Amino acid sequence: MVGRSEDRYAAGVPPLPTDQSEQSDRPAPSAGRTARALARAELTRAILDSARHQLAEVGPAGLSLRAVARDLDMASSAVYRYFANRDTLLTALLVRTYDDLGAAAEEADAGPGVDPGTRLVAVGRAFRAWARAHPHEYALLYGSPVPGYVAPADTVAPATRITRVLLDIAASVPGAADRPADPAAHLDAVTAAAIAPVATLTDRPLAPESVARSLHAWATLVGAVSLELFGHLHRAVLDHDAHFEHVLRQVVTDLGA
Amino acid sequence: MVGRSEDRYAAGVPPLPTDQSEQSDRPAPSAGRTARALARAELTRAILDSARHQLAEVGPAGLSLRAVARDLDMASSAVYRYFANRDTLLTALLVRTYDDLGAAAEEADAGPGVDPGTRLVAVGRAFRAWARAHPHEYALLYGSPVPGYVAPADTVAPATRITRVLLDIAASVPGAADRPADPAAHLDAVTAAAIAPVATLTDRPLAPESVARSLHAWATLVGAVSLELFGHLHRAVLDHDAHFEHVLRQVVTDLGA
DNA sequence: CCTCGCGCAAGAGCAGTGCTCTCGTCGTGG
DNA sequence: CCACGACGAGAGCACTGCTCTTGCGCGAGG
Repeated sequence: MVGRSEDRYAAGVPPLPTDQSEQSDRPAPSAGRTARALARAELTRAILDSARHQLAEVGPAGLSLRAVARDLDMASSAVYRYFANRDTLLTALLVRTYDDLGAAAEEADAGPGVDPGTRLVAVGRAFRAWARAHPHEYALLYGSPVPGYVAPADTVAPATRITRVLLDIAASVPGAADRPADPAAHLDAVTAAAIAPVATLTDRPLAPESVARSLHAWATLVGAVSLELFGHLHRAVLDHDAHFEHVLRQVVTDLGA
Repeated sequence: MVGRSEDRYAAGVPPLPTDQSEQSDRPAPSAGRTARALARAELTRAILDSARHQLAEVGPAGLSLRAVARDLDMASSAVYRYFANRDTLLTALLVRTYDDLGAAAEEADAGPGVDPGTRLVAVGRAFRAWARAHPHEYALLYGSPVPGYVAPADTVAPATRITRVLLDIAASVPGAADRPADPAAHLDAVTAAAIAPVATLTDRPLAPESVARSLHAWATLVGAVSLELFGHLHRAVLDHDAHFEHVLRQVVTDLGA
């Protein structure tokens, strides 16, 4: 009578195929260990998908391993065969989400040959559109860090995809590789050194001044979207579309594009 | 034998005064209802203080009513006599924190009569300094919203204190009340209308173009601090002080100050 | 062809959470 | 002086992440 809540969901319910129709014969006794490995990969993916859906609904803090297990009609303990802890699952989710956003940004970028300002506007819009379409995912990426969780190195590469897009655009601005003509615009050595590693994200030559402009643009975009999505402009700004378009125009001007 | 974890902390432990020495005679039978009300106010404050400390240590998501109760040597259920919900406690914390930050910003602002650029730099530095000194509180204010929690109207006024400081500074820029001389810099009607309510935060006259500049500056500051504090520039930027100073310079330029 | 072993899922259980309800106490106002 | 109301404590519910043990089923080795 104890622990009834555990199997309540498996009571009179038929197997309920997760997405594909084959599930009761999932271990498919066809090619031995290969099939097992396949099944494992599939279930891993199914868990990730379910977690993704749950994340989109209740946010990172409400992500529950047990709910994922219920969703997939398995015991909560079985999930741990695939993800050692909640953090591991979170990392996989993080990588997937960064990649998702990075892909959206890359797709929105028209690429070299197009006016940098136009490119930046397109990517900025795509960034905001993605964030608005996936607010909880955005919060996962750019909101408060999960307490006690430190993102492993695996997440760095996907996380920098969108930054790289911005840097590429900045690099396509004429003269981005050279120091600005105006000596007053020169960066001091300390600041230049501080942001130097950022330039390695792109292959194209980029003067520190341009790197700084990119970071400035990036910070503004993140700030604007965060303020909007996290409700800080909720009562103050009426038309967020119009406001963001204006921010974009300013960002383009700042980038010198 | 069940529920032992509840009273474990009150076992052989002496009353342990919270901070002041008087505690066992807290109800102080002196002036009737006044004393009771006083004691109640004191305990409410003590709970808030404890929650504040816990917040600073484990972050908003890890804030636990039971831990607060343990800290104050009372039963967890007793806390509910003072705060109906975790959300109620969160709201009180939010108001207190917004006020804390707002006060820091106001204190950093040299006020009218000083060059707007200098004021903006000072407030920007104060904002970042406060955020770095209270990272979890910053996350509470400007990080992911707590799922299921919607900030009540009480939090709006404290939340806008720092915005008001920025608007005041923008209003002190010469010509901030007038439309810019350059017609190309004129805001279109839609954008102007979108941000119009923001201008009501300050008493000083402010052209929509200046309001937009303020919002732009605010977004950049929040973005820069969020990126730094939430670890997104962790591996990319070496000297965050230098980088932020550069951002500040750009923000000042953008404000036209 | 049978049996062993390994991978896996399931269940129970632990410690913790927010929150509710009940009960005993204690001080105060009628 | 007594009843009422505020209050603290404790038990309990439903939930969480995570661990440990048990048992099942499949493929491979003898």
